Amino acid sequence: MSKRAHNRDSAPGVAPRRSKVYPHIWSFVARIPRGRVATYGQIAALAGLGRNARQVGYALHALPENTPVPWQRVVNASGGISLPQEDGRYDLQRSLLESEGVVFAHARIDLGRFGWKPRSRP
DNA sequence: GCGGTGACGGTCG
DNA sequence: CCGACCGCCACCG
Repeated sequence: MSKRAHNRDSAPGVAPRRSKVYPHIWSFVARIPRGRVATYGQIAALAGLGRNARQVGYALHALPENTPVPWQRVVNASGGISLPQEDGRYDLQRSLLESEGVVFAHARIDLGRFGWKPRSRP
């Protein structure tokens, strides 16, 4: 096989919408376990984007409605949902998280309890 | 090629 | 505690 198919997307079953870095970001979002949440900045750091957490927000906004990517598990550094409440996805995100066992207190999630701690080495 | 924009984050008052 | 501001940088017109 001279040419091995370069894997274009790391995210399974997801077609790229615009950028090629989006699937890369999505692949990290897909690693967040059920019942846990990660912050935009956390995903940005894991994806090698440095502190450009905004790009993570961009990538999630570009997701199609019926995506396998668990976008609901990404919240802001305050443990809150970054979407405006007028956006229907606000309630959707909250409902999805609560159905996973994530508890909201005053519109916020306790990141100490539900925050995802990826591969922290001892 | 340039300028405005944004599902953010950290700092300041 | 909370709102306002600035910094960051890829994407879009």
